[in-house]
Amino acid sequence: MTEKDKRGGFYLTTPIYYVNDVPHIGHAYTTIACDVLARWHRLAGDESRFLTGTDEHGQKIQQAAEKRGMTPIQLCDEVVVNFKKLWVKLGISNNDFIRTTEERHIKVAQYFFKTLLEKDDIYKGSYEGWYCVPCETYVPDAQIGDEKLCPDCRRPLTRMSEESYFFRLSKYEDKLIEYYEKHPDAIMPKARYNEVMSFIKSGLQDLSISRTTLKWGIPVPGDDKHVIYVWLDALINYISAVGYPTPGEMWEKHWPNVRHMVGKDIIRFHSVIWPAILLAMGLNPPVRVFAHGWWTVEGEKMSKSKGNVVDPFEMVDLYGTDAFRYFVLREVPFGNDGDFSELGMVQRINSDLANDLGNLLNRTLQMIEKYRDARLPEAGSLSRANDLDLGLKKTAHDVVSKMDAEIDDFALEAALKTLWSLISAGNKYIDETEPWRLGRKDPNDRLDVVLRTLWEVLRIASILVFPFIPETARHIWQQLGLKGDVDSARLPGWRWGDSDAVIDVKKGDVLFPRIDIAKWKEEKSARDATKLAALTGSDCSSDAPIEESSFDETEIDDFKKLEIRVALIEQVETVDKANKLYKLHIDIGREKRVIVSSIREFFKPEELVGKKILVLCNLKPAKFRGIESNGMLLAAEADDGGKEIISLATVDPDFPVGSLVH
RNA sequence: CGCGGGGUGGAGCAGUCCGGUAGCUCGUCGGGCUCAUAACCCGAAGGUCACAGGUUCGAAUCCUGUCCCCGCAACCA
Repeated sequence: MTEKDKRGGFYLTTPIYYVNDVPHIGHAYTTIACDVLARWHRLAGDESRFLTGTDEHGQKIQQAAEKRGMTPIQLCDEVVVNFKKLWVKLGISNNDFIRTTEERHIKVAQYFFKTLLEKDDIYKGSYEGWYCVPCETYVPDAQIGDEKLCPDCRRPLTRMSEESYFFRLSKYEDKLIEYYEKHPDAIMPKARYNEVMSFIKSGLQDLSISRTTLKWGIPVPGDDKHVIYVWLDALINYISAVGYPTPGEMWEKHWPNVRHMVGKDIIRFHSVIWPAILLAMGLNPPVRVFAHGWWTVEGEKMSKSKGNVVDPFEMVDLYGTDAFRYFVLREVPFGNDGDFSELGMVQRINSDLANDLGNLLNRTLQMIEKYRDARLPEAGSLSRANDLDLGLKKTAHDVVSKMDAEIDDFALEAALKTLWSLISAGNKYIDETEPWRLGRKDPNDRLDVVLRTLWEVLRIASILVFPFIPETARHIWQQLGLKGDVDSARLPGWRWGDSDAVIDVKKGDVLFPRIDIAKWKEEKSARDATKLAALTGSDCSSDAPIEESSFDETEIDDFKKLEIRVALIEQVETVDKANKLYKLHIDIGREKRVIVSSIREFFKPEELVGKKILVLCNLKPAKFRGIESNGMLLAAEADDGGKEIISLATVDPDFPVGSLVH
C-alpha cells in the first residue's frame, strides 16, 4: 500500500510540558498533531509509540510551591492532572506519560551525566555573568545596558561567578553539520533546517549544564551541590521513557525511529544540544525534529494579559473533541502559523463535517434503509460495477496512498484535503447515479451496485478519518453496521468489497448537526459578556475594568513634590532603532526641553505637534537609546479589548504654557 | 539602512524557486435534484495579482525603487 513495502517503527514525542503552565491551545495543538501521526502509523501497520509528559523541575516550580506553602512535588502532583485531564478530553492515545520527577527518569539523567563526565564530554568549570540577586537569575549579556540594571526589577546586577559543569558542545559542531547534511529531512520545515544549520555553522560554545542556585532538580551524581540544568534534564525524558540504558527490546527498537514534535521556539534545544548529547553518548540523533507554528487568536497574539488565551477545555465542551481536532489540523498547513477564530471553526464544522461528511453518511444510509430495508447489498454486486463505480473505487485507492505519503511528510492538512476529495467524490457520485430514480424502478440490480459502492467509500473513509477524528470514525463504523471496532482496523488488511457478511446498517444520530450562524452569534456574544463580567468582577456598566487599588494613602506634601506643568509640543522626531519612541521638543514656559516618550504606536507626529499636554518636569533625567529625556508626559492608559489605548492629558488650547498643575 | 514573513476577486489562501490562458475553499447569485443536516451536484458573476519603473515577444512570477501590514529583536517615563 505504500512504496516502502517494509514499514518501520515509529516513535514520536511531544515536548514535555512545564507543569506550572495552564494548558492552552498550543499544548493541545502539538499533542493532537502527534496523536494523529501516531494513530496513522498504527493504522498503517507500523510499530507506533507515542510519548508525552511533563517537565517538573526548575526554579519556577520551586517558587510557586513556596508561595503556596507546599513542597515542589506536592505542587507537581496537583497540577500534572490538568494535562492528564486534557489529554483524555482530547482523545489522545499516548502509550506513556513521563514525569521528570519519576525515579525511572532521574536514574537515566544521572546515568547520562556520569557517562559523559567519564568520557570527558562534561567538565567542571566556572560560569561567570551578571546576576540579579533578588530575582535569582543570570541576565544574558544582550539584555544588559550600560547601567547594569536588571531588566525586570531595575535593581543593580552583581558580577557573579559560580562553579558549573559544562558540556563540550563545541566539539560536536562538525559532527552535527555532517549529520544534517546527510539527513536534510531531520529538521522540518525546510526554513527551520536552514536556520539551525546557519546557527551551528556560526560556531557553538560549550554549554553550562548544572546549577548551584536552586535545589529543585536532579542532583549531579557525586556532587550534590549541583543540580542538572533543567533543559538537559527535560530532553533526556525522550529516552528514559523507553527504558534506556537497560538492555532490551524497548529502547533498541524505538530509539532508532525517534521523532520529536516541537514548537518553533524550542527547535534549537532539540536540533543542536540534544543531538550533540546523543552523539556524545554514542546514540543516534533524532530521525526528525519538526517545528510547527503558532496560533494567534482572532488575529491577535495570544497572551494572558489580553485574556484571549483559548481554553481547549472550553472549546471541546462547546463544539466537541472531534470538531476541535479537525479544525486545528485542517485550518493551517502544518508548520505554518495560523489564526484561531471561533467563527472559522463553526464554518468548518458546517461545511466540511456536517455538509460533506455527515451528510454523505446520512443520505447513503437513508437510501439503504428506504430501498433495501437497511440490508446492505452483498459484495458480489460489485462485480457488475461500471466505469463510474470503478472510478470511485480507484479514487479511494489513490486517496489512501496519497494520504500516506502526505502524512509521511507531516502534511496533516494536505492529508485531510485529500481525504475530503474522496468525500466529495462520493457526494458527486450520488448525483450522477441518481439512486432515488433507480429506487423507483423495480426490480433493479443497478441500485445494489451503487449503494454498495457508496457504503465501501464510507467504510474506507471511516478508517482514514479515524486518526484525525476517532470518535466520529467510531460512529460511522457503527452506523455502517460493521462489527468490531474501527480502532483495530488496519490499512494493509483493507480491501474494497471484501466483506461477505450479511450486514444491516444502523442509521443513528446525525454526526455533526449544522450550527445556525445567526443563533451562534447571539450565543457567542452572550458568552463573551458573561466572561467579561466574570473577568472584571462586576457588571459591564463601568468603562474600565475595576482593579484592586495598589496605592497607599498619601500626603498632600508628597504630591507637592511633583512639578507638573502645561507644555507645548513644538516638534516631534522619531528615534533610530526604536519603533516605540518619539523624541519630543517641548516648551514648558521658562525653558525648552527634550523628552522621550513611548507613544509612537499611538500617534502620528502631526497629531502631536501644537498640542498642550501635562508634563512632569522635575523627574530625574534618564537616557533612552542614547537620548536624554528631561521629564515625562502624562497620559491615561487603558485596555480596549486586548488592545492598549492611551489618551494624553491635555488642557484647553489657549491655556498658558508653563502653568503649574496641582 | 537590526532579522524575518506577507500584501492575488467580499473573506481566507495556493501559484512566485524553473516567466507563457490567474486557481482553490468559503461566501454571493442562477440552475439542477429531492436520497439527505435549507444539505448535495452544475454553472455564473466578481481580480489594474500593493504601487512605480525596468528586463523580455510575453511578468503575479525576474531586476530596481516606494508604500503598507504582521511577527521577532530592540525599546517601552
